Amino acid sequence: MKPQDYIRTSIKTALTACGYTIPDEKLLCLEKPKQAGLGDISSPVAMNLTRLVKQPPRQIAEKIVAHFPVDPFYLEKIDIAGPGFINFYLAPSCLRQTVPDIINEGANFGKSTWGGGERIQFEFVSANPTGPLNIVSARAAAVGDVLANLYNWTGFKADREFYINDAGRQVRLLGESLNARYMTELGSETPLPEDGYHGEYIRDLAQEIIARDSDKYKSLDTTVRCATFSKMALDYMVQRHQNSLDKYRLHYDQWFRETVIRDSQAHSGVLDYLQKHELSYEQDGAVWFRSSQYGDEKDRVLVTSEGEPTYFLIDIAYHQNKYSRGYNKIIDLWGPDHHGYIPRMSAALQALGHPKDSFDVLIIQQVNLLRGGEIVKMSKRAGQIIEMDELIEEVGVDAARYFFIDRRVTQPLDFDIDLAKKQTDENPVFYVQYAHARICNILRFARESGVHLPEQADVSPLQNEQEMALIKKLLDFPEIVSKAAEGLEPHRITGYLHETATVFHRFYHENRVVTEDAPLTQARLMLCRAARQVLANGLSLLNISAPENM
RNA sequence: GCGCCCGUAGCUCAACUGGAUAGAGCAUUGGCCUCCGGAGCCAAAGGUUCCGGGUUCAAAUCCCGGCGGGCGUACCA
Repeated sequence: MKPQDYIRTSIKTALTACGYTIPDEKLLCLEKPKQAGLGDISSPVAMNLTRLVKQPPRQIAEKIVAHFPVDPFYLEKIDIAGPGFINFYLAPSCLRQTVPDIINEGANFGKSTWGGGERIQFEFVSANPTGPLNIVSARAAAVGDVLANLYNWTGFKADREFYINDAGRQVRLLGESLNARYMTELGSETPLPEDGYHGEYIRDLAQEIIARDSDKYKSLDTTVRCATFSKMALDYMVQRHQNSLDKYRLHYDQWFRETVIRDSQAHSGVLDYLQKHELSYEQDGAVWFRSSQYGDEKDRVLVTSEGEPTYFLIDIAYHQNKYSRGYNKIIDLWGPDHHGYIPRMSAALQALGHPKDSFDVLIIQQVNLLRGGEIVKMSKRAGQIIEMDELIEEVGVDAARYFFIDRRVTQPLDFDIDLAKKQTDENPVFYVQYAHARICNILRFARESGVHLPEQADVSPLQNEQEMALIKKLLDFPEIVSKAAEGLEPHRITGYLHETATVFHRFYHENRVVTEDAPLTQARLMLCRAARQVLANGLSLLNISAPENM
C-alpha cells in the first residue's frame, strides 16, 4: 500500500472513532507542507471540520491524532502544527521501499486507473488550411499532445483530433489566390482577390504546379480553374500541416474534415431536432437558436436569410458527431479570440441533451516571440508571421515543447528564442535532460568499474538527508501526474521535473555513488535507477527526449 | 457601453485551487573542481501579492468598488 493510501484510510478510521462524519471525501484530501520541517504529508481535515463540529481546529486535530492507528512501518511521528494541520512524518523504512517499487513499475510508474477507460477527445490546433502553422499553433500542439498523454496515463482512453475547415468562403478565396499567382506567373497579370492570401507559400505552390503541369490549367474556364486550385491548395496545405506536426512528434488519431459534416447533411438533423423541441425560431428570414435559454447573452443565427447554414450550425453538428463516435467527454483547445464563442457552443450541446460538464474549452493564450529582448512584431496581412517550422528549426523540438508546456496555458507566454537556443545552464530543458544524462553516466561508470548491477539490491544503507529528500520527491510523481491531468495543467510536469533534477543534483554533489563500500554503492545505484526512471517517464509524458549523454 | 481573462521580486513565471514564514529560474554579488560530466552545487540580496473595503479559524486566491493592461462584442469562418 502506498503511504498516502494508508494515511487516508487511517484518518477515516480515526474520524469514525471520534464520532465525526464527513459529508464530502474531498475534505480528506492530503497536501504537501510548504515548509521543510513540517512533515512529509499534511492533512487539513481538522480545519475543514471546524464549521461542522463547531470546535477549534487544534482541538479537533488532537482528538483525531489520539485515535489514529499508527503503523511504525509507515510513520515515524505525527505532529499538530499551525492552525491545526496534522503533519505526518514518513518512516525511512517506508520511504526506502519505494525505490525497488519504482524500479519494478518501470515505465508504468506514475500511471493510474481512475479514468476507468472513459473515452475523452482532445481537439486542438485545427488551424485553417489557408496558411502555414504559426507560433500559437505550436503552443496548442504541445499542450494538446501532453494533455492527451496525461489522460492516457490516468486511465482514460484519450484521442487527438484535428478539424480541417475544408469548406466555405476561405477555401474559395484560397483557390482564387492560387489562381492569381498561377496566372501572374504565366504572364497574364491577375490581381489577388479582396481578402485573398498574400503569403509566399501560395506563389511557391503556383510555381510547383507550373513545374509539374506547365500551363495545363490556363485554358480552363476561370470558375473551373479556381475550383480545381481550391482543392489542390487545400491538399497541399493539409499535407504541409501534417509534415510540420510530424516533425514536432505529434500524431493525431483523426483528421476530421468539415465537408464530411456538410456532405452528410448532419446539420439538417441538428436543425430538425432544435425545431422539434422549440429551441429555434424564425425571424427576419433567418433561423435562430434560443441559446439565451442556456446562458448565452443572446440568441444566435443557425441559417442565414440567404438560406445558408452558418459556421456555428456546422460546428454544432460536428460536435454532435463527436458524441456519436462514443466520447464521454470533449475538450477543445481554442485561441483567445474565440472565448466569446464558448457560451453558445455549450448552450447548443446542452440543448442537444448532453451534460454541461461533458464539454470543456481550454483557452490557449497568445504567444509573444522575443528576440534580443524585443517582441517580434507579427502581422498576418503583411505575411509577417513566424512559422512553426522556422521556430522548431531554430530552437529544436525539445526546447520548443518544454517552453510551451512550462507555463500555465491560460497565461500569455513570452517565448524567448535566444534563451531557448542556448545550450547552457540558463536553459531549463538542458537542466532536466542533464540530470538524466548524468545518471546514465554514473551507471555506465559503475559498469566500467566492474561493479555488478543486479536487478534488485538491499536499499537499507540509504539513510542520509539527500537520499531521503530524493526518495520523497520521486514518491510525488504519480500524484503530480493525476493533478496535472485533472486540472488541465501540464506545466506542473515541467515544474516537477525541474525540482526533481535539482534534488538529484544536490544528492549527487553531496554523495559519491560508486565507492569502496559495496552495499552502499549498490543501494545508491538503486536510487539512481529509480531517479532515472522518473525523469525518463516525465520526459516521455512531454514527448521530450531523455538523452543518455549530451 | 457591456462581457471574459489578467495584474505576485528588476525580468519571466510558480504557489497543490481558501492553508502554515508567498517560492523557482534568469539577471546581480560572493564562495565550491587531485574524486562517478562544473550543462553542476552552496550562499547573499531582492515583496504593502495594483489600490480600497468585505466574507472566516485562515485570502495572492472568494465577493463588492476603483485603477491599469489584453481580448471579444457579425445573418464571417
